[in-house]
Amino acid sequence: MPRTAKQNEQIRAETRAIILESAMRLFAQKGYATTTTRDIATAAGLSVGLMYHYFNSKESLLQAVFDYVMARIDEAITAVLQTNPPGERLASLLHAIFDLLASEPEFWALFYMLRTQPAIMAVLGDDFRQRTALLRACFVDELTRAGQADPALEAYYLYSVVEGAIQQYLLDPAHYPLADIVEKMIFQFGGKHEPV
Amino acid sequence: MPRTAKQNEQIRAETRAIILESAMRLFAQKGYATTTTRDIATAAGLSVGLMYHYFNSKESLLQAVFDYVMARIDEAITAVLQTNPPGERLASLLHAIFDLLASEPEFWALFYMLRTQPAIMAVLGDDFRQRTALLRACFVDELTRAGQADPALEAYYLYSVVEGAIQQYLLDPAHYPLADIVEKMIFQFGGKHEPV
Amino acid sequence: MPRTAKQNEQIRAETRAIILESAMRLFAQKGYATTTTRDIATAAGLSVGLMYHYFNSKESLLQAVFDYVMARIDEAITAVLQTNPPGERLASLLHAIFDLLASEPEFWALFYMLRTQPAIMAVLGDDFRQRTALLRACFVDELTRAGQADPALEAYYLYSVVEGAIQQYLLDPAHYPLADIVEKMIFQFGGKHEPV
Amino acid sequence: MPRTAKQNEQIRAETRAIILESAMRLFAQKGYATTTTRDIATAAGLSVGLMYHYFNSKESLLQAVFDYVMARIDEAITAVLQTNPPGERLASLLHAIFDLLASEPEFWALFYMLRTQPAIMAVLGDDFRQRTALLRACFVDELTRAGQADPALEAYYLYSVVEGAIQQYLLDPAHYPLADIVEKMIFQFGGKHEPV
DNA sequence: CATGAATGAGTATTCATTCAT
DNA sequence: AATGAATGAATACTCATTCAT
Repeated sequence: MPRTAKQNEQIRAETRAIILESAMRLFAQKGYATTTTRDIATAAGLSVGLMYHYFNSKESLLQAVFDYVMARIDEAITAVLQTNPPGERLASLLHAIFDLLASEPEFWALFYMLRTQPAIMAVLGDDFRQRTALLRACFVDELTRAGQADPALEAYYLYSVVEGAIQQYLLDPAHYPLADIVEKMIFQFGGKHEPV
Repeated sequence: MPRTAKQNEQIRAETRAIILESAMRLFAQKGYATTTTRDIATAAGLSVGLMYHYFNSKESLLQAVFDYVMARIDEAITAVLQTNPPGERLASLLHAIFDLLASEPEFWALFYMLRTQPAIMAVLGDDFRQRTALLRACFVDELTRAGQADPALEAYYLYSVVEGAIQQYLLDPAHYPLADIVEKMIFQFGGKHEPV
Repeated sequence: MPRTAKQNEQIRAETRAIILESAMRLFAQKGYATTTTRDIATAAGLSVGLMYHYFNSKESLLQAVFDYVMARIDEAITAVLQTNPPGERLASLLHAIFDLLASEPEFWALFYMLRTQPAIMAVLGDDFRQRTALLRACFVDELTRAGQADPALEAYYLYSVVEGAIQQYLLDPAHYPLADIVEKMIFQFGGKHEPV
Repeated sequence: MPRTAKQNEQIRAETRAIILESAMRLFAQKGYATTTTRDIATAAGLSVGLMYHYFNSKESLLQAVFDYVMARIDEAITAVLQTNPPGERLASLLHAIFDLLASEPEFWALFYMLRTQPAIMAVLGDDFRQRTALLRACFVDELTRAGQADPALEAYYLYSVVEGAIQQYLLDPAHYPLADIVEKMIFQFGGKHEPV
């Protein structure tokens, strides 16, 4: 009995997800260059050939992983945007970002790993700049509503703190005082809404 | 008649420097994994064999490049420490860091490229953490003298801003308002001298 | 539809045998160091990559060739032990050894080629000593039953003649009077059973 | 003050000897293929360039080492021939051979190492066969005088025992009963003096 | 005579990708 | 859809040999 179209669809989606997850995990753990396609197939529990049915090159797998990671991050941000009214989103945004960092550091590790690789940035550079601009735009909006004098500059500054904090945390998760830093960030940029 | 020991020394030092410079440039431009040893030799204008006369593996070349980059950064920092008395170093330190960023972005590009590669961090991780700790200790010292309530935390925060700013600048040097950000940093952390 | 496990097994066994045979032939003809992995792949009629699918290094291929050669020799000896009762095996053993020498000199050429290479003996030395001891033990047994006064010493002596004869034959197969030498050996050590 | 021609000659001869000795030692220890020219120069305590003043290729060095080893063996044999009258040389010859084996096993190790290497035999094969023939001729002569029925065959046989004994000894010097084997050889082939 | 810097062809090995089944 | 055998170009590294000094 052949599978129905729907079952096939289901299987495809699941297999695809397994491959992506494995690739993501491995890229984050060992780096893109040092991870072989065979590693990924093995980790995903299927044959090399089959993997190529789903992704027709290592590079397209990288693209997909990138999209996957980005979607995960977007999801966290979008959730905040949908549940908080403009003007009251800053703290939640930051918490969303850093909660994801604490719970799934791979996402951000991968994000920065990709972003600092020239070979990869040649392919994904514009995507990265676009994403960054988007999140910063949210910051600008919030900071404007908060009545900051130069919200564009403040947004750049805030974004820098965020990035720096993420990287510092990834470098040494055991010692970096992440929670305190996040509190300080919120106090500095969204301070008036939640007076201590 | 063979060359004198001094002549040999001279040749060795020069050739070594050329190789190092080429490797650094290429690693920063194309990434470690995508740069071949042949690329480096060609860029340095000499044979593969000779390169191995100076560095006995690609990895040891990486180490040397790392040391080279670090020495360059250290140099900039040490100069500040030597010309400014404790308590008045913060602004100069930050200027030194960001001047180097503006004049020789490769140094920092390489720094972060290496730091986000798991395969590389496996080798250089401890070095990185140590370096970071050192610079942060300078910050702590300055912030203590500036009378900050929680200098350790502030130092972590400042360090994060610095790192974030560097990376943002590298991502999009044309648009990132580096000078303004640095001013803001100095104002925020070295602010006692210029009270609001 | 993928091949069945059995089909794969079949393919693997055949390809493995072809590689082994080619490697053995080439090692015997040109020596281990002077035979390149490419030579072997070419001789076997397949790609370098595939060869590494079967043997993960030149050294492991060497090991396999060694085992292959040894198995061939063991086989000849075991056949004798199984078809002849203790006490009447000496002549047959010697004939088995020297028949193999005459029909497939590569086996013994390889055997001695490996045994005289320090680099190789570092890896296979113990195996060699063990094998030698085993065959000599057979000799001791036979010589004991033949009533020799000092069978251990005689076995050493006999073993030396055997080895020397093999090497002399390999040095100059056209002139070495192999058959006569073997007869003489048998006469000297197993003489009483087959009086001339 | 330039050196005199004689002094130069002296230096040349000494340096040459040092190189040869080092090469011989290394070839015997590590094998020809695995010994680099640099290894030899280093062991001899001089520069690569200088070594090439004395021997213009690795292969010619091999030839020289071969000649050196052979000369050493010849020397031992010639000494016997000169001090013993025909007909009484067998025991002394054998003792000379095996004394050299015990005192300087490298000579024989090298001898057999070279002889079993196809790549090397392609160059030195004829030399080897010639040498062998020469020593065997001595045996034939002695055996003839000793009244052996088939001295040619006996010589082949004896030569085989000798070779086999050398190799067995080299394989496991700690256990091989060399002295007893030699005694047995002499008894078997030089037996006329001690009639059975 | 003496040095060691310099060359570059050659070697083992890896790995993304294809394809017959 | 699924397998893993098969390919071969690419890569790090070695080493005999040359040569300017």
